[in-house]
Amino acid sequence: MGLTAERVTLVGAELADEVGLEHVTMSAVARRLGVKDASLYAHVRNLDDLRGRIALLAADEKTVRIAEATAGRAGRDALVAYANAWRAYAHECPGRYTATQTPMEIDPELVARATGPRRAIELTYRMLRAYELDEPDLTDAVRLLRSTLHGFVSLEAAGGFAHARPAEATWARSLDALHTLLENWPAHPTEGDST
Amino acid sequence: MGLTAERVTLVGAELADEVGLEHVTMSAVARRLGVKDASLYAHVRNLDDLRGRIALLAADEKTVRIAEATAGRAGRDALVAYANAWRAYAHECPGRYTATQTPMEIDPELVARATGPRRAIELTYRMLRAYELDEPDLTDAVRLLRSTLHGFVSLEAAGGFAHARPAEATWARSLDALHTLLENWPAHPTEGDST
DNA sequence: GATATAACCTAAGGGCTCTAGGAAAGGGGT
DNA sequence: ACCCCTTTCCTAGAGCCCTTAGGTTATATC
Repeated sequence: MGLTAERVTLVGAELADEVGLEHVTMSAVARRLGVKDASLYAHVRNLDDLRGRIALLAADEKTVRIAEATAGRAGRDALVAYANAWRAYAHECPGRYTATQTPMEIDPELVARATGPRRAIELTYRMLRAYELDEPDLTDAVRLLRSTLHGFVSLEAAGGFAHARPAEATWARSLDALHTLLENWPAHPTEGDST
Repeated sequence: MGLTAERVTLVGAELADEVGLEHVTMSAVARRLGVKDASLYAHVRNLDDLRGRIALLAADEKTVRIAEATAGRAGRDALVAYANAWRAYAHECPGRYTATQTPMEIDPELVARATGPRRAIELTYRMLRAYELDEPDLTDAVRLLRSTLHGFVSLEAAGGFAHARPAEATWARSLDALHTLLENWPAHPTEGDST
């Protein structure tokens, strides 16, 4: 009793973490809510809409986690806290996390109301301020950081790392590497062709 | 006429590039082959099996591309060629690429016959040999490299980079950064807590 | 020529998405 | 007290997809 878009989204998110985002289905969500499939369409436009809402919810949650983790920290400390919060979220909420990363068109009106993605970007730029990079280096650094973190957890989730060496160890080394890289950011792009 | 598992897989791969891996469906593949859905089951166990075969095909193709691109190169040249071949494959064959990255259980017998994944690893280790890293640093470097490349193209595909600065420029800088990072690989892991 | 095998078919069950239209319950105004 | 309206959920049903079972035809084998 008392369905709302939020409740539907939340159940969808839980389901995504349990069985994978691709198995989040209208029927399954309805089943879990003790309701018929058709009833969901009063609160959510369709399956894609639901997935978009899950993505936005996840983006918000992830941003909050990172914000809490980095609060009051700076420099290397902040970087490590940022990265660990990112990875922890991906581990705890795999379905939600992949939702944030799945390319899809989300209702622009919903996006406008969501604060997560915007805040995430500000947060990242602020966190990197300690490294004193100027544009466009700052943007490049933000992108490289996001690429590395996302790539790592994504490969990890896909089972891309053989068991030989614990992923944990590689993670620590990677953060080290990222930190020293940010501190010694190559001053000028070598004008070599990279095409 | 003359369906084979290979032909089904190939059509599936084409379809994946055109409409996205998640829209590769038995019906769609059958339609494109001018055949009834049920006929495919003589050559492919089921939809998951088909997707697994696409993934293996893609892994092979990507490995070949990278091998060709890096042949006869070393050091920075090899790194740039490797990375560009990786990214080019992801751009040209987005559906196949995401297949390589989708976590799924593939028929072990098929995996055993696929040379792509194995070769890819050898290739990467060989390519990084110029940087003269010892284990376990070498493994960490391989993982970091793969993380960064995959993360970048993945974010790029998901529309994660706003249009402000061309992704191309960030890519070039990132390769620079990766190169200098590999040349000055931090000697010893700082024993800081990263948990 | 008889038989086995491979390649493809029709038929059918069951799950999922989504639309259309209906019943029941609560609130507001008169 | 009554009416109406809105909300919330329902049933019914069309359409697509996955998958199995069992039949048909053509080709290869003996």
